[in-house]
Amino acid sequence: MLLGARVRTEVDGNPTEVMLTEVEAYGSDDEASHSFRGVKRANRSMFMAAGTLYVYRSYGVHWCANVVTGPEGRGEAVLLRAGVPVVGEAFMRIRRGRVDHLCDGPGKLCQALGISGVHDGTSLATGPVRLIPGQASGRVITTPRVGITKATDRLWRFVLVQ
DNA sequence: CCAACGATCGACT
DNA sequence: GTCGATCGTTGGG
Repeated sequence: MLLGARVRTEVDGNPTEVMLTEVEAYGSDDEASHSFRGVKRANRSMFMAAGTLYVYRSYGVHWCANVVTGPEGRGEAVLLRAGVPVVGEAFMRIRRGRVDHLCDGPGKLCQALGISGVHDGTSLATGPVRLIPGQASGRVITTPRVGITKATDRLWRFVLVQ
């Protein structure tokens, strides 16, 4: 379970860390998934082994980060949609250029943590972006995924409340 | 080569 | 709450 886990980065020597509060799953036989039409240049790391970081550019401008969850060649990942600051909130404010709404969206979360395309394909266990297991306190609710037009019937968005 | 499409964000009413 | 900007990636000709 990724909800309640933490993502820690140290970009430009600045440690920042968030606790995950919102994620979305994307499967291999899933029309809404980037992996649905096979391996492309931009999505190749989504087909790597579980524990790999998959970073893609969204709407030409934002970065979004996923945790690869499937075995090599499968193309399954979980999109990190939102979190709350745990470490380095001051760095997040500088990177975001504002004091609020630091990581309450997939693009914002990447900007706050300093995650970009250079981190695509790196290991979440040994790379510059680390995933630290943690416990979720509170309840988890399940909803349709956001911002997609296909396979909207799949309740693969998970949100931590309270 | 060219056109269309987003797993979004921020400004605005 | 609504709406437009924005540009890399993809797929077709």
